[in-house]
Amino acid sequence: MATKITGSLIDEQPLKKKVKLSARKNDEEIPLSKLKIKLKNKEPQVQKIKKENLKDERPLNKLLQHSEKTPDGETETKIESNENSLNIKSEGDSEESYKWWEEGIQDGVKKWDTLQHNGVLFPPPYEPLPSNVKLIYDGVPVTLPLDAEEVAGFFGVMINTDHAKNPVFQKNFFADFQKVLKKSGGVVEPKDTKITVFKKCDFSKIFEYYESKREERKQMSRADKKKIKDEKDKLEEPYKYCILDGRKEQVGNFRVEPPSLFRGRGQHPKTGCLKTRVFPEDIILNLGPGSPVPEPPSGHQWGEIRRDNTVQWLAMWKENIFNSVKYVRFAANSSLKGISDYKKFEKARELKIHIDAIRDDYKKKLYSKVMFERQIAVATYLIDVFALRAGGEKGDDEADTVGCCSLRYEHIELSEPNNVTFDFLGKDSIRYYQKVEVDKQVFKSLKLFKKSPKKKGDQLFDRLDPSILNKHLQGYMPGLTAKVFRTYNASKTMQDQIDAMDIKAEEPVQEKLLKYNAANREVAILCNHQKSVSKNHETSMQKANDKIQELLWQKIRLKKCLLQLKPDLKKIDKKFFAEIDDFKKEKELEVIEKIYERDIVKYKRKFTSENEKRKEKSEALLPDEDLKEWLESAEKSRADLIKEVETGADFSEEFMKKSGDEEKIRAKIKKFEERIQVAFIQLKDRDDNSQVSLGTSKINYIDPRLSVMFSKKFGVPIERLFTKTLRDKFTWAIESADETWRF
DNA sequence: TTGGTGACTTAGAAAAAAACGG
DNA sequence: CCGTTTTTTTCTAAGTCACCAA
Repeated sequence: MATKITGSLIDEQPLKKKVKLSARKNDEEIPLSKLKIKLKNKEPQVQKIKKENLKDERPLNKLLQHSEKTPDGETETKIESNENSLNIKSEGDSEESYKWWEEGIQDGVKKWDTLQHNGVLFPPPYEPLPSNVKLIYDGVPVTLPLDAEEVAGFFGVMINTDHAKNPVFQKNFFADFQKVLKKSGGVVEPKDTKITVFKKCDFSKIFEYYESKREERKQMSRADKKKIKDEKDKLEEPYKYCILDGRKEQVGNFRVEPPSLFRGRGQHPKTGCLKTRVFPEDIILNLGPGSPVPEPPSGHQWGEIRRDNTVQWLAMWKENIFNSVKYVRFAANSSLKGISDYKKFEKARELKIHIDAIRDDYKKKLYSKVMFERQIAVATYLIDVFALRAGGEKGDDEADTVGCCSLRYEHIELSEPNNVTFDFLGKDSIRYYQKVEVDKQVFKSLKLFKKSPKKKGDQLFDRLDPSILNKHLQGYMPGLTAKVFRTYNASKTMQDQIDAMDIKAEEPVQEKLLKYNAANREVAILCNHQKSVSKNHETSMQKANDKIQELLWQKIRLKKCLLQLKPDLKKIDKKFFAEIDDFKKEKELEVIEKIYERDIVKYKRKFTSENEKRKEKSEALLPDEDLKEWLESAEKSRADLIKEVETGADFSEEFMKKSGDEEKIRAKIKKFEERIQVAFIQLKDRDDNSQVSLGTSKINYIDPRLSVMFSKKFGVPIERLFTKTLRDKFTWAIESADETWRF
């Protein structure tokens, strides 16, 4: 039996040759990749590094030199194969048979054999302000020690932002600024100045300086910009890649975070605190066994060299504000990330098998007399139905946000018979505000959880926390946690949406795409993924709407034109011409005004920009008469149009000639109709999307194989669904799913 | 049983790049 | 071609969850 395969058998058979796409039915044999995981679980926590696993010890740059640019610009690495290496593809290894994403990675066990990289890229050192740019304190320009000046600069550069207007931000910044100032010896000049009152600080000179620098950069020529970009790329090059188990893989955030003022989300108690500069001494590098240690920046030492192959980070340091760990990790397109991603979605698919039983069970337990059980049941219900997060406990030094387990009395409002209004701040202080109907028994239970003596500020689920809840969920299915429900329900929603789609092959891709986005949007709404509306959303909507009105008007005009040509048509096809009367005179005039306004702006802009160009080349400027002439022509066409409207359809001979015969006009009308239709749908799509962020669910929740399936089923190029980065991240999905794939 | 911490995924804002339109 | 708008990528904050020690 397949289940009796022993460890030694697995060792004899290279993993890559054997794996099959795992089928999910009970009667199927367990794929080797799964067995491998079981085996790994029994292995010691940190594997002893076998001598033969010690790989190429040449410095990384030597190894990377083997990289060559192929004609299409893609980088390909040629690294000599090593017999002991499990992961290098060897000759004759057919593409299909090696599905690396099915390999097992587990916490606490070996994740790789060898790893080489060049360490991390540090941000450039602080560039002092010119001597004439100073913080002004109490009306007096002060010279600060460089360390303090840098911090003042962090604030100065952002005084026009909302952050800088936030009193908490100001307070935290100022406290840290004072600390740095004190530590670095106080104000240099005038010597005994004490900076004690935030309000007396005037950062405007610093702000202006950085603003001018920014402007300078913007004004740079194309070539200069490119030069700077190239230099930056060259600097980054060595850090972009690492070699993992003999393969060249991309590193994600190889750049150490530069010092800055912490920008917490929402009402964060620590916002504005100084995030201090990270030095090589703060950094722990993680390398493969025997891999050479990258050279630290001159005059410095690495904090520690670790060789831990049970984790997937390349470097880490502790950040000063919360003393939490920051990692340098692999990029999203790396194999390890791909494997985890694949496993995440497979775990969510596994839930499919159990979901009915789980729902039956929690519905039953909604009636439990035991408070603990009742709370578990209700929490599971909320997580399942409304896709709430687990909701761990948070500290006083964090923003007050909640998830399911940490919901408090004030976060839900109940109204008979079974309506619940959720109103709370979730992750990233994004508001979750929903009026919903819930199961009757859930409603009763929630009422019970809010019953006296509970009051504002008290926990709704006083017997729960995420670890208790998750422990309970494991009982349903191994590896089941609260977050699996979010993945499951998101992907399930997408699958259902795709199933319900009515898409015809001949439909334009654009429209298919809109339907995909609509489905995507359903998921995003379920997960409450939001974005702040862009500040010019309103105007851009207005603009798009004006555009549609204009198109509509042009269509009407053509219809009138048609009537002028053949007045008899009106009687024959009343319906076709009915909308002429619907489009009222005032509306026409409005459109004409809009066109006129637009023209005016256009001409004025053209005039000034043309003159600026001429000024630069010291040529003669355009005379004001030119502008006047242009404006007059705009005026004239407006007057003509108004006359046209006032007198009823009475088009000039010229216009009639341009319009052509009946057939031609009808064709034009049809074109306009199409354009109006498309513009209208796109407007609506954009408006619907204005507060909803589709990206997060696409990247993290919707099984990418669903998108691949959609792409193949409806003939929409995958490029239209996934950006380049996303295609790289989801190669595993693109290579494994076809048009029949189901979540 | 709690509390801390380490390692990982998920998140929206902001910056950068690409596409658009006149 | 150039300024503007839209899309994509980068950045790093903010979650989840497992594990460990007391």
